[in-house]
Amino acid sequence: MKTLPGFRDLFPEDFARRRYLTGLWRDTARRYGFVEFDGPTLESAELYRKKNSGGEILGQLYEFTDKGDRTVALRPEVTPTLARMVASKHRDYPKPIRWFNVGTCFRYERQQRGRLREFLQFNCDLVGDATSAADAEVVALLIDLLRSFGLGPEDFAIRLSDRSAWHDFLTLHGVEHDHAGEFLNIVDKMEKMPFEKTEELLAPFGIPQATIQEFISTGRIPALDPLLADLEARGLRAYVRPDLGVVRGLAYYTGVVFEAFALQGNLRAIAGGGRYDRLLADLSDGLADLPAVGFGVGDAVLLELINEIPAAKSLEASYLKSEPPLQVYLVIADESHRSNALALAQQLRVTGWRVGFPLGQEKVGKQFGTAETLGASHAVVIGAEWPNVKVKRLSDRMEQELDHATLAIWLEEHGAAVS
RNA sequence: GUGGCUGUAGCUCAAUGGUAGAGCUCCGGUUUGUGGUACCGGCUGUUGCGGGUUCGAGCCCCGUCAGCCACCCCA
Repeated sequence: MKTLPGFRDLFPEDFARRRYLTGLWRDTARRYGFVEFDGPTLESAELYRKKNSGGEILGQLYEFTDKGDRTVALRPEVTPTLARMVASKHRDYPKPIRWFNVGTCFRYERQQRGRLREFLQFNCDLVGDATSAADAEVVALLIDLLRSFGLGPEDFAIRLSDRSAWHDFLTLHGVEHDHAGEFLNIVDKMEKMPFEKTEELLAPFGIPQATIQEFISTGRIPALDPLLADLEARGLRAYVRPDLGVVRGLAYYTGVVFEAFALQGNLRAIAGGGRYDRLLADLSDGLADLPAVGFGVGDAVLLELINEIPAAKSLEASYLKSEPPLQVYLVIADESHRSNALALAQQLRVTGWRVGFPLGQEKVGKQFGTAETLGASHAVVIGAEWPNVKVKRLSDRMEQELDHATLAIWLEEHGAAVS
């Protein structure tokens, strides 16, 4: 039996990496004053079908009928859930609301490197502030997040755009905004599609492709100026690049949209997000009309990226080394002292040390090897010297004999943490 | 959903159509209270699965499933 395609088993070494990821996700979000929330993994499929909430994602929905005849879906993203939760209870929270989530999402699509059917996503959303100051806060958070993994300006960049610029463009050319989504979809794919094909698709809009290309190539997005000034003040300007070509697939974005992408290799977008000022109103039938901006990062792409960037890889490695399975290993040199070893192990464990010892009689040499393998920084030999024991620092083989009763204090002072 | 490439031991990979191998990992040992190196030994396969061609298929053909890559799109 294997896992289903696009799903994965997380062995302890995989889970350690996940802990590293989620730890930094949470730390960064908290530094920006965000608090963690979560919602159901399974939702009514209707949540994703409601006007404006879907886009291309609908075709990737894990959707089925449950035993109560309800049409349900595994969440492909958490933004709709967030929107519903905020809309239903936002009066209980001061604005703006800063919430983040670390949760599993599902999308039924062809598996590929950095793209799975079940993945962990980090989501940050700021609700209740429509200014570019809020946009900047979220973009800055994303930049700091990627930096915390050891990634620098040579490794990634944030492409910034603004859908309002396109809306103005459409107004100028007399196109109704009802068709904006359709139009932006064409723009999104323009650079990859044959010229003639694009012309054909654009025909109903009456806008020549050349006009669009000219608009993009000006590179001017006045709506982004306050955001760029804000990031400049934070010293983060170097990470962002205005680019009208970024449109994003999700239908509910209304203003600024952005995506983080790797500058080397051919990884896809690392993270993506934007402003969705109408989603809450749409999902709550107007009960909560709150502007919002947010982004999502997937674990799969990030893990691949870390593997490719040496600085990021070594940062991860030092974390993993700091989290060994064991800190202290009790070497039972004389079986007649096993009960003393058990008492000592218990005492150390209660005070918080990660302690191991052989479950059966084993040669001393092998026990040291086990201590080594499991990452313990110290071995404690329990045998003929009792009530004294020998503490040995494995890194430099320094050994010291002391009364077992003082061992916990000794470890506290000398630190069993890795060197 | 479309196209291309690949599928052999837990992992990485060998094997002119002729009896399936190596390295690593893992386990045990190198005479019994001190260490990831060294040496010795041991375990594991219906060659992804199902058909077909052939005296004979890991190898050739078809199908299927899975993985990788490129589209599509996205985290």
